[in-house]
Amino acid sequence: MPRLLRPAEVRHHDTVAIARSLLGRILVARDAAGRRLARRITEVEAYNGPDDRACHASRGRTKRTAVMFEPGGVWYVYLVYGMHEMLNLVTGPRDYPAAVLIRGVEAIDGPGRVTRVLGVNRRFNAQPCARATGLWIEDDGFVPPAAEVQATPRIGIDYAGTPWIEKPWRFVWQRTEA
DNA sequence: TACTCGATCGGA
DNA sequence: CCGATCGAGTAA
Repeated sequence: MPRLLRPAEVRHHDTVAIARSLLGRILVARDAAGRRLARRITEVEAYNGPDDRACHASRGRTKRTAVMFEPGGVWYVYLVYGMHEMLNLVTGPRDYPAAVLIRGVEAIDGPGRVTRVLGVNRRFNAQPCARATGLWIEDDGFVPPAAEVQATPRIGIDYAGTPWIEKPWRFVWQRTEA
């Protein structure tokens, strides 16, 4: 029986470590018919606190970023380019604005595709990562081998400037042939 | 109230 | 390479 990801596990300051640890965990949603959609997380990015210029909340607290100041364990879902919903898990203690962007799950690369396939949109924004919400994360004990995990700079954040643009805070898990 | 542009994607 | 598509953020 897999256990749920508990909010307390993502309420410390090390967003980068949390991002890395989400690889291999199972993102679960329910479709319109109530069926379970579950896939392991394969790609994530950390957006780490008020100093990280790639983090939306580094410009301060606004209507959109307010949710990132909440205690970790809630979803941050927003729209980019007028058409793609981005799914993030808020991390850190209250008032430490940080989150992990879920960029890929098994057989689905790209944050916009992840949300489309799983039926995620802004109605999940600020909702807890919990079964009752209809969108949650499970941990069945599986951990990707370190050799299969890569760290790279984050995608699409050229505006952030140095040093943020080069931080290796994107993590990709790719299974190697058995 | 008028801009600008984005944590992207799919099709030329 | 380019267009789609829209709302947050900022300037005014």
